[in-house]
Amino acid sequence: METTFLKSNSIKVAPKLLGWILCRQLPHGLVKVRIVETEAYHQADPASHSFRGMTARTAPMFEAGGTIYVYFTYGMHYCLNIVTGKKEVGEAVLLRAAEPLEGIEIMHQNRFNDTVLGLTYHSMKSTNFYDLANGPAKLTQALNIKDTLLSGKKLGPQTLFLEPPQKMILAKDIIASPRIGIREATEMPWRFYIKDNPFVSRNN
DNA sequence: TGCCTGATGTTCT
DNA sequence: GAACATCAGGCAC
Repeated sequence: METTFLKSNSIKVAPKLLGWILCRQLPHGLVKVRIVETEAYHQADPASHSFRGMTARTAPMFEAGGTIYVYFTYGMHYCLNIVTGKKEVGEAVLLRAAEPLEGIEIMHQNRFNDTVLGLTYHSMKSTNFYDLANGPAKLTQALNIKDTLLSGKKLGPQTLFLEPPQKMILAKDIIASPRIGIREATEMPWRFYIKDNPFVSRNN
C-alpha cells in the first residue's frame, strides 16, 4: 500500500485520493469501491471537528496520516475519514462517495438488509446500484461500518486498506467545489470529485 | 423532478 | 439544550 502521500496535508491529499480503491474484508467476502468524491478538513477550518481542539471523539484526527476517523452524526449515521498529515495536526479527508467494484451483493445486503442474487456490475440497472455508496453515510453502510470501533485504527488488512488507481485521474477531470452539509466556511472549495461521474453524491 | 420533513442520539456549550 | 460533515419517503408540481 503506497500511501506515503497521506502524510501531506488534507487539501493536497483529498484530490489525490480520487480513483483509489478502498477495500474491506468482511465475513462474507471482500468489498472494493473506487473513491469518486472527497472533502478536506483541517484544524484551521471552522467546519472541521478538529477546529476546537482534541476531544475523545476527534483524537484520531490528530494521529499521523493513514489513521481512520469514524464519527457518528444526525443521530443515526456514521461517516468515514482518512486522517492525513503529521501526528498532532488535526486534519482528515471525508470520503463522500464511491463506485462499487467488488462485493456488490454484500454491499447491497449491508445497505438494504436483503439478499439479491445474481447482481453484477453490468446487469444491475436498478437505481439501487447507483445508490449503494453515493453519500458519506451510504458508503459506511455499504462497507458495514455501523459503529466507531474503527476510529483511531490504522489502515491495514484487518480494517480498511487502499489500492492504487487502475488508471490515473487527470487533473482536468477533477472538480473542486464548496463542501456540502456544513454551516461554517461554506465558500471554501475543498470538496473534490471526478467530473461527470455518476457515482458522486450530487452533480454540482 | 425537486422541495420539505421526520427520524434519532452523541457531542459539546 | 442546541447543533449536527445525513438519508429516505412523501407530497406538490
